[in-house]
Amino acid sequence: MMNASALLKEKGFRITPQRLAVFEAVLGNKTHPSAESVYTAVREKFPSISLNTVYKTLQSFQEAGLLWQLNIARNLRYDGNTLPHAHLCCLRCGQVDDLNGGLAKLFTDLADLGMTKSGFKIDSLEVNFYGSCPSCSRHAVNLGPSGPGDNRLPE
Amino acid sequence: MMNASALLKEKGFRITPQRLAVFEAVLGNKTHPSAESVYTAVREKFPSISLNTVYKTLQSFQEAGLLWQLNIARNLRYDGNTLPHAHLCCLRCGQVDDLNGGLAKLFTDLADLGMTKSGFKIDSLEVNFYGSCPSCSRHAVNLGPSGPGDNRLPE
DNA sequence: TACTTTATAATAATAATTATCATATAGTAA
DNA sequence: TTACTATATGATAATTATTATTATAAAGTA
Ligand SMILES: [Mn+2]
Ligand SMILES: [Mn+2]
Ligand SMILES: [Zn+2]
Ligand SMILES: [Zn+2]
Repeated sequence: MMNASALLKEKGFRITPQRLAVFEAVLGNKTHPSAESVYTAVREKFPSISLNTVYKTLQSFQEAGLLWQLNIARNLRYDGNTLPHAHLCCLRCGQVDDLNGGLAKLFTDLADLGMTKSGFKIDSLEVNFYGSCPSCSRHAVNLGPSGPGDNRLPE
Repeated sequence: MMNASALLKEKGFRITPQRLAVFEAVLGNKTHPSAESVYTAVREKFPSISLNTVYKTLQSFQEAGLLWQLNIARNLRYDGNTLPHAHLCCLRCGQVDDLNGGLAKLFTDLADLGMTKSGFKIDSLEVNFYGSCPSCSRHAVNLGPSGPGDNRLPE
């Protein structure tokens, strides 16, 4: 992982401990945390940070292209991996994983189709799979009735 | 379009004017309306309906597989087309269009990849493109800075 | 028609996110 | 170092979409 301070400075940010902590909390793992999760994680080291600051920091990082803001089941999650890739979102435990491998061409094909078929100018593309992760599949918890496009995450 | 009453009855619903109106409002067009839009549309003919009823009706239709609940830029939109297809979501005017043609295979490929690569059991799959529709592209309104995964819809 | 069940509407509650604004801090230059 | 100015932060309130509660109304049935 790259030097956070240098990267932030390069993007025109002032270097604050809050920003460094949030940066670390998102870029330092692959869990696609929500703002609330980042807040919880950061408070371990920096108990006085406010949730508002977490939200604003994440948003400014997003605008600077440092991270990807994901819309998963109506909540925002954050991803340090800004390369196009799809997500596997478990509706039972809430975990979000990257779907790696062989997708680059699919994304290109999708983007090409989207562009050429319609004249639509694509800024970003999100591909989310909803279902059950291997671990949750085994336990077979019942989530109740579901239909097409049911993207409910557990409480 | 099929007979609404018969279809609802088949799914075990009691036939009420509210349900027929909501059914009509969603299945009768391709605008991917939000609950609020459905509410507005339905009140033309049925002024006493409540927003709560619209929400509950849409949710029960979704659970019955009659429609697809889309997560677009953190809001729920509803789609009478339950076949897998992608969406072009304009961040300037808020319009959501289907991306038709040639996508069936892509979806199959995606689903296969998602399944076999990881053991993840897929219940549903959402593909959303965010950007500017042809009409908005021409007007070139500035939305401010944006980066990867910026899915903000206009106010 | 009378009866039972389910749906509706009014209302309140919830939860995630964003706005406001006074204070604190980072960067910078004397 | 210090003083200065712009920006960031934290406390708090506001907003917005969605869901919960519950008394009343309407649908289905016989
Ligand atoms: Mn990811
Ligand atoms: Mn559609
Ligand atoms: Zn799981
Ligand atoms: Zn548009």
